[in-house]
Amino acid sequence: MHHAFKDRHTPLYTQAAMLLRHRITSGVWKKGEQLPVIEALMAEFGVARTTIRQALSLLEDEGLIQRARGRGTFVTGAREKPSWLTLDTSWATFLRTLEGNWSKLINVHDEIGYLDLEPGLGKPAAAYRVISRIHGSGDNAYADVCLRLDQRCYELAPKRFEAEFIIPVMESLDQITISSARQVLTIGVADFEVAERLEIAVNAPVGRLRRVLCDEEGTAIYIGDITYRGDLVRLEMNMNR
Amino acid sequence: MHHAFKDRHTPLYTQAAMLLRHRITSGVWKKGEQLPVIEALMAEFGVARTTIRQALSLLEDEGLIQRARGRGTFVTGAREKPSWLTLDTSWATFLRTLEGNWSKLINVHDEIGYLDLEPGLGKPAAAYRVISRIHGSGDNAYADVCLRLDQRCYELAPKRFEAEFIIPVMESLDQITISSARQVLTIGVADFEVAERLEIAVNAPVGRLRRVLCDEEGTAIYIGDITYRGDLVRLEMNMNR
DNA sequence: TCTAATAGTACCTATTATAGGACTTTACGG
DNA sequence: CCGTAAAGTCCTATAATAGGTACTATTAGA
Repeated sequence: MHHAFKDRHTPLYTQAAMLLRHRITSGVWKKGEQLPVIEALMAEFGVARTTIRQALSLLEDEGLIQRARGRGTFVTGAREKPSWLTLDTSWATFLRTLEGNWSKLINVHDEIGYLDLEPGLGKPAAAYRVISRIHGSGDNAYADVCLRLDQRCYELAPKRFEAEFIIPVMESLDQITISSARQVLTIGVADFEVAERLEIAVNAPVGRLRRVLCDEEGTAIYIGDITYRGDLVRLEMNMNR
Repeated sequence: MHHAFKDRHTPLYTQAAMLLRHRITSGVWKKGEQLPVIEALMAEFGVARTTIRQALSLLEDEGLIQRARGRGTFVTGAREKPSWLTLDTSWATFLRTLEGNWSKLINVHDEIGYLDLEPGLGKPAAAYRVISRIHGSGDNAYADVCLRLDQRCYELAPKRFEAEFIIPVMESLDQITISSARQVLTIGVADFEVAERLEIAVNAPVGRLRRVLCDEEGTAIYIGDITYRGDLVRLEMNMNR
């Protein structure tokens, strides 16, 4: 039994597949190269033929390998990943990356007395308009969005705020001044609701971004909670020295 | 029974435990709070009592919850995580957030002919010094780092580069000019190697940051590949409008 | 054609995971 | 003490996992 297979709550064949996958994706075995024969893997991992074959079957289903009776098992390469959707986090380019994307409204309601805002990010407004949406690009939903827009801002252009991307609209309105913009990213997994909305697996890795825009008085006029699909989205950051 | 867990190669109870664990560690359920009763979880997750109880048993073994017959199941936080480690991605504050953290050298070697650099991020240098490290804060390793430092820079202060955080050293050397700094963040899961180094579960969600620092000629004098623990680290970004 | 290499198949046994249902035990408040 | 809330236990049945053994089929090279 290979020392790495220590998780008693995951099947051996799943763990073996993980280790084999890692060796392929990390470059230990190159494309076109033959994997060790089943007998060798059995010996190395200390598991039965069944276990190795099940692991290899998983990898073949993913397109990482191809098995050939009489010849061996060969690395075919990682399945081609769809190209990343890159979202920039600098203000100027961020607005530009929204162009060409679509947005679908899920739900809108009012909220009074929202207090769940971390000190240092801003102070809550008296009332918010809560807008739930999905953002997408092409065929894919890439983000689940729940945002709070200060009711006073919302009332300046309600129809636009429900039909367009929020921040460009805010930018276009003279009565709204965005004085600071901060974001905090955490990394977690998709719960049931997000999984369904973004059409990903429960427990799939996601990025969670809280974005807070404040006016001159330090009032949070926009609080966005955005969940990005880890398999589709990458974030680009300029360090601006 | 219809349930939402899609991974056919991981037991349901393991997947359920993963989701429950995430809800606790991400703050959905606070310390002292009662979890929904078993019947409610059965209904929400679409699984049997046995499956829920097995998932809860895992979490109890980890000290995350305590189960009490007749009363309910409560978040104990006995294995409470240190509060979020916040890393800022703006240059000035980024350097400051490194203070107080520790670094452990894993491996150092030379590399010639590195080409795996995406156009737009910079052009590769002729030779790099590859430094593998773990970064930590207090008792916890929070990042697995594999960085490439242009050999010419490395030779300016080899002992310092192997003992200290790289970027502050680069900043302190007059002969090195950092002209641009870009970062790209993706979200994925920990593979075998990272899991072992950071002492997290294989497949735990992680953030992967590629950071590229270029000199005036556009040569990538530093290429850092940093894997952050999703359960410990959050990244703060200023939008700099 | 033959041999060696290698994966695939078949069959069996044993254990674990999963699921459903019913009943028991414990805790707490009135 | 009683009723309600909630976890714990037990039983049955099916499916999944894992290991072991032996034989078959395919491929490539001499």
